[in-house]
Amino acid sequence: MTEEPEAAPPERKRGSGARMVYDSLRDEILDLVLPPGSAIDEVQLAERFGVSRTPIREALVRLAGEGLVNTLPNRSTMVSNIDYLNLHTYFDALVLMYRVTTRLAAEHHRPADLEPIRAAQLQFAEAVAAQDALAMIDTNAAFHTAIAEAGRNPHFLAFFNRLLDQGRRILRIYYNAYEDRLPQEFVDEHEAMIAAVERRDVASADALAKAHGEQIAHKVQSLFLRGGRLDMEL
Amino acid sequence: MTEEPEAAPPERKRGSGARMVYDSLRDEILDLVLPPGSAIDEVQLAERFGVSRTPIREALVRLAGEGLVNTLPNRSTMVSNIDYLNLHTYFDALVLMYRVTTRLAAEHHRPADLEPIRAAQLQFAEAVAAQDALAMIDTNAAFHTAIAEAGRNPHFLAFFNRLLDQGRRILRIYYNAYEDRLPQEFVDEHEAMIAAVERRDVASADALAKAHGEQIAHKVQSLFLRGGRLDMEL
DNA sequence: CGATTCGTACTTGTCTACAAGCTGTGGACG
DNA sequence: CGTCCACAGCTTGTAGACAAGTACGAATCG
Repeated sequence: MTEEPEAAPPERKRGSGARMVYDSLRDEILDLVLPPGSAIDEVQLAERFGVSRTPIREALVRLAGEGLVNTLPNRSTMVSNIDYLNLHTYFDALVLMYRVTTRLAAEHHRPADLEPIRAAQLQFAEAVAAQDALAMIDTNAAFHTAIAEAGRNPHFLAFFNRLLDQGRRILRIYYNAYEDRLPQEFVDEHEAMIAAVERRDVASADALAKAHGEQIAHKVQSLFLRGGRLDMEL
Repeated sequence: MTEEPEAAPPERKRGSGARMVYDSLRDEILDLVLPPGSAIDEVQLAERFGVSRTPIREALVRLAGEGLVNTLPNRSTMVSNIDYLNLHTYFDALVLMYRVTTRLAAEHHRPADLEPIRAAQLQFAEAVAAQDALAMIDTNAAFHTAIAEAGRNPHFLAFFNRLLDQGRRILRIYYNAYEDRLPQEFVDEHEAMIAAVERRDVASADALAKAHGEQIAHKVQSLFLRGGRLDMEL
């Protein structure tokens, strides 16, 4: 009774172990289930996932390559901290990628590309209507990814997706710390961006994306800056 | 006599194995010693580096994360091919990062930042004077990296460095295939960029970086496009 | 009583062994 | 003669074991 003989029949196929561990860990980090700065123990994870340490290490190496964990040599690896002091550099990059991907979508999209964009926008609107912050974060990222894919530049797409992933952590903290109401205006801005892309209005798409991104950046930054100032006053 | 007892005394320290393999493989890929599309055999590499397959695999996972190798599940991993058909997307990204990093350097640099920039520019000028294409590729990348560091945005810096790495492969092919003379004008353009950064002239820095990047892009693309057209005519 | 040094336990980095999956060849059958 | 299937060899993915390096605590010395 102390151990189940076949508690979880290893129905996972060869080659899926490392990927499964990677996906799970990545989600847990981005969803703050594993908080920034927390230590990661390979043996513990190996037991939890029912695999040996080898796939665990492979997943950790990949996560380290994406900057989601930091590995200290011969010492434990930790979930990466969020650099609140340099948040502005993050938003600089994010806004630029908002602009570039939306511009390129307006230039290069094909009519069929609009379908996934509209589908993502629909889900985003539902999340906002339901005041579901977590779903809003995900569907917003999906919406912009769909636009970036219509822009057809894989380099921008990869970089953008990395930024959006990191933003997932920041936005979770934002909505956890400060129960902001989800603004309906984001939905309208998205609609305007779709319209600009559809009529291939590059200048308008750029301007809308810039305003959209800067608005988000301003909201988040003002909160964290306030928090930072509070910390300084203690 | 069949085997040396201590052919290579393993003087490598614990934790250096994977890093050494990674650095070596990365250099060999970027220097085209391992040509694009060539298969990578883990056992063979393990013998070559005198380590087991584990550090080899770790290095390969990291390289795959950077897109330098492609791993087919349960099958061999290969050195990534260069996507000649979408080169324009690469140069779009590169030119944008030229512009952004130079802009930010003009805005945010501190006087001490100019020293490494000037040092890199000196080495670049020497490489051009010596008509050493390989050194020119490296020193050009170092020059722009120094500028990007003065811009103080780690996200742009990381993305830019990735692009410059990939460009190393493309430029090697360019100069191998087509013995172009190294243009002195690149040196002058660099000098102009340094001057614009130093006097914090953002608009001028942006324009110079844009022209500089587009000139390189045009040269390389015209060659590859010509090559592509030739292939079509066969 | 405090600081330093030694020892012990734990964690990671690497190695070796084994099993699953793919590739290619050979033979049999239509 | 062409096509399909089975087997063999090889490569990768995973497991488990071992060694090195680190951190923490205890004991000893000043």
